[in-house]
Amino acid sequence: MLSNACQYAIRSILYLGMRSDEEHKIGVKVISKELEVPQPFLAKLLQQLNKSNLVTSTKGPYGGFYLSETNKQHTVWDIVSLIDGNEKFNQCFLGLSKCGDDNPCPVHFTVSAFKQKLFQDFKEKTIAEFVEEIKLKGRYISLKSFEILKPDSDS
Amino acid sequence: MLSNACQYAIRSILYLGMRSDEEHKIGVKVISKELEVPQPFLAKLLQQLNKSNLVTSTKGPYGGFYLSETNKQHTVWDIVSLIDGNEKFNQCFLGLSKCGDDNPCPVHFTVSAFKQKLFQDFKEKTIAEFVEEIKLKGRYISLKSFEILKPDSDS
DNA sequence: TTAAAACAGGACAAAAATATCTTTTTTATA
DNA sequence: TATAAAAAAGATATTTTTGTCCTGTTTTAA
Repeated sequence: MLSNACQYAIRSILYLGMRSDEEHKIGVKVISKELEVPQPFLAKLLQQLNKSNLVTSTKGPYGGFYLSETNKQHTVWDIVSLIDGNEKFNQCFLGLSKCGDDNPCPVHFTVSAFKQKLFQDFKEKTIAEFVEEIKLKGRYISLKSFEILKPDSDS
Repeated sequence: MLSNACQYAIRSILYLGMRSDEEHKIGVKVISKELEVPQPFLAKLLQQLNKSNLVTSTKGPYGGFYLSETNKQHTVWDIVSLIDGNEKFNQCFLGLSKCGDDNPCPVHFTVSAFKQKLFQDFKEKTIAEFVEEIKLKGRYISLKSFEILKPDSDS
C-alpha cells in the first residue's frame, strides 16, 4: 500500500523521534544501518523531509538529523501525503473510479472502514504522541523491527 | 496495495462472472473497453489467467473469454496470489521484517485485523458466490465501476 | 586556516511495473 | 478450402520506482 520510500520515511522519523534531539543528532549512515535501508536512497529522502520541515539537519562534524519540537508536531499523515500523495487513502481497492458509499465495490465497506481508522490515527496523532506511545509500551525502534529492549539498554 | 495488474484481473473475472458463460464469450476488446483497461495489457493478463485455469478461452470467430463452472469455483485469493504473490497479505504495513503479534509495529493490530477480514473474504468465498452477491444487490459491473443498472437493461 | 565530517544537489543507473506491437495459431463459416 | 476473427506467444518499449555516484557546501575543531 505505502511505497518503500514512504515506509522508510515513517520508520526514520519514528526512529529519530525515539533516539534523537538537538543534542543527539544522528547521521544517515547510522540511520540507514539501523533501519536496514539503502543509504544513498535514504539520504535523498531525508533531504526531502528536511525541506518540508519534517526533520531537521545540520551539516559538518557532529552534524546529522534530529526531530525538533516543531518537527514532532507533524503527523504521520504529513509524511504519507508528502511522499505518496494525498490520494493514497482515497482510492478504491479494486481500482474503480466511481466506487463509493453509494456505489460500492464488493469490498468497499470492509476497506473503507479500515482506511478511515488508519487515516484517523495518522492524521490525529502527532509524531510526538506516536513516539510517546511506543515508549510507554517499552519498545525501541532498531533494525527493521520495533524490538523490545530493556529501557536502560539505551545508550 | 494490489498492483494494477491484479485489480484488472479481479475486475475482469468478476465482469466475466456477471456477463459471460460458455454460450456468451466476450473478447478482450470488449472487456478492455468496458473496464477501461489497456487492451494489450489485459490480453496478456487473460492469457496468464487462462493458463492457471481461472478463465477459459476459445480462439477463432465467436471465440473469446468466459468463466466455466470450474473457473467459478476459484476464489479471489487465487487471483491475488497468482498475480501479486502469496505474501501480499503477510507484510508489515511499515515494511518491518520482524513485525508480528508479539512484536508489533505501531499500526500492527489495526492493519492485521483488516487484512485478516479481507483475506477471509477472498479465501472463503468462491467467485460464483461473489458474483451471486453482487447480483443480489442489483449491481452490474461495467465501465470502471460497479454501476447499478436496471436488471432488464442487460442484453 | 585547514582538514575532515556531514548534509545538499544533480546526474545517472538498474529494476520492476506497465503497456505495446507483431507474428503465429486456431477455428468457425461462407 | 479460403477467409476472417480471435486468442497465444514472444519481442520490444515506456514509465515509475528504487537505488547509486560524484561533486559541492557548510561546519567544526585541531
